[in-house]
Amino acid sequence: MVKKKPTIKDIAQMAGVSPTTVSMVMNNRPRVSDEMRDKIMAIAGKINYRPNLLARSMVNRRSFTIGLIINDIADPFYPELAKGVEEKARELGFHVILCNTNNTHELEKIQIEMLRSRNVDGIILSTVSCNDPHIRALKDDAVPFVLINRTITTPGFSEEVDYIVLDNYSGGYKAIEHLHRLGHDRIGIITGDLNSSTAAERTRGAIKALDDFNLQQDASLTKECHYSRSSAKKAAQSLLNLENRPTAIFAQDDNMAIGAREAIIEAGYTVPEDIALIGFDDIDMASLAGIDLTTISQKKYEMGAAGMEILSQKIEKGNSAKLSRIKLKAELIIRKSCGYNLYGYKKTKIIGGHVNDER
Amino acid sequence: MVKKKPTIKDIAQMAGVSPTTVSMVMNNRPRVSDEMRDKIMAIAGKINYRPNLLARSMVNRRSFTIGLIINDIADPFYPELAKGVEEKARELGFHVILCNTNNTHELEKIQIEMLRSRNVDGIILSTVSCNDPHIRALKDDAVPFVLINRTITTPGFSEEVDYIVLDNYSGGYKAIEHLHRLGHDRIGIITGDLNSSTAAERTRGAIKALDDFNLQQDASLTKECHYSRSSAKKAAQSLLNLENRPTAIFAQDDNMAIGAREAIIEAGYTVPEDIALIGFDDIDMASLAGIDLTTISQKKYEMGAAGMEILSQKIEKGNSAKLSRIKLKAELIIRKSCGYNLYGYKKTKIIGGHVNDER
DNA sequence: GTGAAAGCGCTAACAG
DNA sequence: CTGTTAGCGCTTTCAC
Repeated sequence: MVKKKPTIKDIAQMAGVSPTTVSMVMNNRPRVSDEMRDKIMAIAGKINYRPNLLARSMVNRRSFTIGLIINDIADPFYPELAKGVEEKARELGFHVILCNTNNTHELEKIQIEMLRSRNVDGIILSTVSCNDPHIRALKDDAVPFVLINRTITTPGFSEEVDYIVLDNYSGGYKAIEHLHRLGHDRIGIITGDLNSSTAAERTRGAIKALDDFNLQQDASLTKECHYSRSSAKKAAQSLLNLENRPTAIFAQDDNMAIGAREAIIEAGYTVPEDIALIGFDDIDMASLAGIDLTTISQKKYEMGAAGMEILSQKIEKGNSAKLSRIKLKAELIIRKSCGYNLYGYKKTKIIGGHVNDER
Repeated sequence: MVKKKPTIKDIAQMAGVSPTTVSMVMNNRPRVSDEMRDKIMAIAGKINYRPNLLARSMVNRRSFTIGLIINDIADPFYPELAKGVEEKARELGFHVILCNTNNTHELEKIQIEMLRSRNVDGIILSTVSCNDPHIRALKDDAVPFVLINRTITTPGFSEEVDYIVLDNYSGGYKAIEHLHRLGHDRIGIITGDLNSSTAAERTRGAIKALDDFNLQQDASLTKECHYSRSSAKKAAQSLLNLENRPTAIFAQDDNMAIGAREAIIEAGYTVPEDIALIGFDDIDMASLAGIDLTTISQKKYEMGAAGMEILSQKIEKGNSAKLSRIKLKAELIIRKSCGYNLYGYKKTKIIGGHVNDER
């Protein structure tokens, strides 16, 4: 019943030629007569031949598969990035194996090992931490890879790896700058996982801005937290319970900002009247009417697609490919959650919106 | 520089044994002396041996890879489902290749072909349409597969395929029933792609409810649409422009409801005071304060995980696995977008919420 | 307990 | 233009 899949050999036999000839036809090589080519293609079509890519991979040492390793596909930041990777991959003839790490080094290690065992041609990786211990082996063993979204900062090594990330430092700076321009001087900060490069950089940028604008911060205003809605919510709650609570909160990603927003609303405050709120990433949700989250933009799809493009270069050219160290520009997206929705910081009443500019 | 990856042969040589023995050790077969086993494992560890899964797949005819084919990973319905698949797959020892179809049969076909060429052990598929032409070949060729979220309805064939979906019919019914209980008798319906089983069933359920409650509908109230925010927005706009506009709208997924909501707000109306709005799927966004979308729930993660479990059974047992035809229960989630947030339909004022029950 | 040989399906020399 | 041979890395009889 379960008839064996037809192989190149079967076709060869039916066509009265050698497997080699069939192989050449299947790979569109020249040196085959047109009649032969047609005959073989006809047979292949008739018996519904499908080349065995595994076998091909074995001899070619190319699997046309890449691995995409991210924290969590259900985190609203990643789906678009994954889509960018997938679509570009398809365009370039690759398939992508999706791997979650749940933000743990252990799982990341397992995933990398498995992908390598599967002979993927390369790996796109959003690192768990900025001192990720598993990257070095990739480099040493000449496995093509590119870091995406999150990179590493290991001194002496981070300069040698390909990456494409946002300019998180300036993003963090801009977030605080915006709040400062609106007159805030007690700004709560809820950080992402500080061992990730994104949160570390966003925080660094934020602190620089705080310094530049002479906003001395007491430590209680910065809550070390994680990239999750629930933990951000808790952090926001403790910020709200401070004796001298902040008038604005910078949550280091939009998902966390949503969590902070929940805390604010549940505490009976309103955004932005009582508390201004700024996020990061510009995920889909941020732009919904009623959410209107001011944030720092990220081109997630483009990042994914570009990452795949770079990886493809690495795969093709091996070591001779030039290093790609790309920092995408971070842009402030002004909506209503900080009390303004106009560019240029001109004070205006918003019809039907929540605006409070009488500070 | 790029030293070849060590193989079983290398180990054999170093240990002074045959490749067979090494293979047996690697596969935890008995009949090998403990000393030999230890020696081989030690060498493998030292030279950092990693089995070549491609080679293994070739001889075993098992790749421990499955394909997941969905419309679009960036559609907010899918990430959680994908996560369910991925995590269960990992638990069972599989890797998953992620494929988008962008809701086109052409791409779906290409993806299926590629996956089969790659010798995946099975496929989890959210069909493009309920008469999907590419399923039959899978069945005929005994490729293990399970339909997820969307199934097929082809008479005489649909009974023979495994699937796990929501009970969309009763979901559609409940949506209308809810609106009816709240007193609405002019209900706009914005459908998903009607060639998909989900939209077809939701619509069928909705129509049945309309009938049951003697709500005669004129055709202009039903807008045939697509599962996209933008098209739903347009559909909602035309609904709002109707001479006798509906007092409630049933959008067949939450993402579309968000689109409809935009249209409603931009037209200067409010939800639910002017227009009640009900969605479907219970995506993350639906529960945000300020959105508060009443909807029909779907356990997306569980659906993905269960789908993977079923597929694994099919893979293990082949044809002897019993057919799984699972319909998950659809539950109404009452929030504020229809004017109530209390269970039991008791009229109550909601503090701080938008409620209008003086109809 | 261990090894020799064959083969999974395909492609890459090299011949002719 | 086409065929022969060898081999990718692994597992699987079947001997010993």
